[in-house]
Order: sequence, then structure tokens, then C-alpha cells
Amino acid sequence: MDLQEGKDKFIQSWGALGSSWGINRTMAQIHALLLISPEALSAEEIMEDLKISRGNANMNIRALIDWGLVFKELKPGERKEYFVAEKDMWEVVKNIIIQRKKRELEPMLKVLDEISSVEGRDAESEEFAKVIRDIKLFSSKADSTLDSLVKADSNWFVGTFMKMIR
Amino acid sequence: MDLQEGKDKFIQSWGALGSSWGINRTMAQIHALLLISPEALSAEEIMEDLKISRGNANMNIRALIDWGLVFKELKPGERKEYFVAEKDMWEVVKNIIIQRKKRELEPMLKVLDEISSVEGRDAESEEFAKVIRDIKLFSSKADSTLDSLVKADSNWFVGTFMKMIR
DNA sequence: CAGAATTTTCAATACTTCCTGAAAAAAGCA
DNA sequence: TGCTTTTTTCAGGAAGTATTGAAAATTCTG
Repeated sequence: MDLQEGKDKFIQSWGALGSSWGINRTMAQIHALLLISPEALSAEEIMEDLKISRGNANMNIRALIDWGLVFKELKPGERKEYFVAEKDMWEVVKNIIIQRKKRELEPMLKVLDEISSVEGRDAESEEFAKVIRDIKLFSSKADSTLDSLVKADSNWFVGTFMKMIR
Repeated sequence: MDLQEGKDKFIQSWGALGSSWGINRTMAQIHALLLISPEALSAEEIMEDLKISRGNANMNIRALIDWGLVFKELKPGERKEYFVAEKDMWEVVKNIIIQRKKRELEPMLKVLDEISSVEGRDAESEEFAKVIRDIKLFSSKADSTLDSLVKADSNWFVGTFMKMIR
């Protein structure tokens, strides 16, 4: 397989993976492109490589920066902005965990709390209360587990954890 | 908060959560509805509660069954099918992990393998090979970690793991 | 400060995904 | 088997999301 073919395949798979995780295809593709680029790329270069419009490129680059997956890089004497991806996979995953936890898990915990105030002695209320309690318990556990994971360092994950869990 | 209000809020939040995880809203809502129902429900009842069409209900119930999150229940002397949700949160999460691993992680590992055959001595090829190697390493680790997690039992998760990781 | 380069915004539109409703198929019953 | 109930399928339309392209805003330079 030649380089170009490999790159295309990677960009396209990364994009597809993104879609099934609630991340839009273009955002994932830009991320993939930057991941495998040894140099920082400008918006122009990204547009050309992926054949997307300026607006689309701009929006998704900003989103990637928000997620902490891409950084702006300014070249001295150049006016244009260049972009590089975070290439340490552990950092990438950590940032994604942090963001999704904040955007999804935390709001859910809040809703579960509000909902817990439902009272009642009939079967339906009982069942409801029980399910909500279980989910809340589970979610809080997940929440603090993720906190710890994010604090742990990469070596710990690839090394110790693997042995411990087997 | 009264029961109905609580139920509605839960169904709606669970649906929203689903959307950001590549699961369609209706599927997540049906799951939520069944989770908090003390009785098995028929397709009819689900349609009425969620105000969705027969076709929509049928498709999404089947999908939930595929994911192992919902089971068919036949009542003696009744012709209609009834449905119940898996209510053990650990089982729910395990099934989701199993399915997504199969559908997403494994195909990605396969693509990464194919792509590894790219050769070359220039900066671009080197960078490419390096990134792919890293991602492959990380993904394989994730893959086997998830395998172990799925084999482990609930108590282990909520108990030991939490202490180990701190 | 004026002009040029670059980035950002956003209304219009294209694309994708989801849902409906009705028809067809399947399953149970007499 | 013929009739009734229930489930499944799927074409067409609705709803939701992503993308474009051009105009506006911003930033830099002389």
C-alpha cells in the first residue's frame, strides 16, 4: 500500500468512527489529517486536502480546539494560522473523556438528582425510585472512576492496569 | 415532583443522552420507558406512551433486542408480545461495550493493520507509520482491557476497581 | 489610517437520518 | 383452511444536521 492510499484510508475510517460517536465526520477527518501530518497545516491546506469549504474548515477547527485536540501554531513572519494535533493518544483520550463527562455525564447526574424527589408507595413509583437509585449509583461510580483515570498517567494505563485487570 | 413528571423527565433525558452516543432518540426513549416500567409492555402501549408510530416502535424494539437490552416476554393465553428491559445497569453497560467493541473498535483495528503496510523513508511516511503504530498499540490495549472488564463482575467493578484506581 | 490578507459568521441549501402509515407477511385460532 | 390478530417491511415525507459560499468582521502591515 502506498502512502497516499494509507492516508486516505485512515482519514476515512477515523471519520466514520467519529460519526458513530456523535462527532461529525469532517471534524474527525480534520483531526485525522493533522494527526498524520508531520507539519502544522493552514486552513487552506486542510480545505484542499479534504475538499471542504472555508466555512466548514473554520468551524470544525475551532471545535477541535475547544476539545483540546488541536492547537494553533503561529509561524514567525507569517500571518496565516497553522494547526497541529495533539499526538499523544493518551492525551487525546483524556481530553475526550473530560469533555464528554462534562457535557453528558454531569448533566445526567443533575437530572437524576432532581428526579429522585418523586414519592409514592404504589408499584410504579417504587420501581421508578429503584431504577433511578441504581442508575445514580452507577453513574456516580463511573464519574469518580473517570476522574481517577484522567488523573492517572499514560504509563500507568498501558502498564500496571493491564496486569492488574487480567 | 410527581411520578408522571419524573418519568417524562427521565425518558427525555435518556433520549437526549442516547443521541450524543450514536443511538437514536426513540430507541433510547423506549429503553427508558421499559426500564422504569414494573410490568412488561406491549408494542401498543409503547406507541401510546411515546406517541410514535407502529413502524417506528417495531424497528427500535427489534434493535434493542439485538443489543441485548430488551427481551421479549410472552404471556400465557395472550397472542401479543410484551417487552421487558434488562434492569441491571452493569449488564446494560456490558452489553453496550460488547456491541460497540464489535462494531467499531474491531473494524478499526483491522483497518490499522492494513494501513501498517505503508513503507517509506521520508518525513511524511515516518510520521504516518509512527502515528498508526501508536494508535494500534493504544487500541489493542483498550480492546483487551474491555475484554477483561466484560468478564469481571459487577461487584468487582463497584468495589475493588474503585479502590485500586485511587 | 488605508488597504490587503485572513478569519468568522450565517442564511440558504444539500445531505442524512428518522418516522409514518399503509400494505404485506406471519402467526395463532376455530 | 379461512379468518383474525399481530408483526414486519418499506417507500415517501418530515425533521435534523452539515456544508457551502459570500459578505462582514477582524487583524496585520506599511
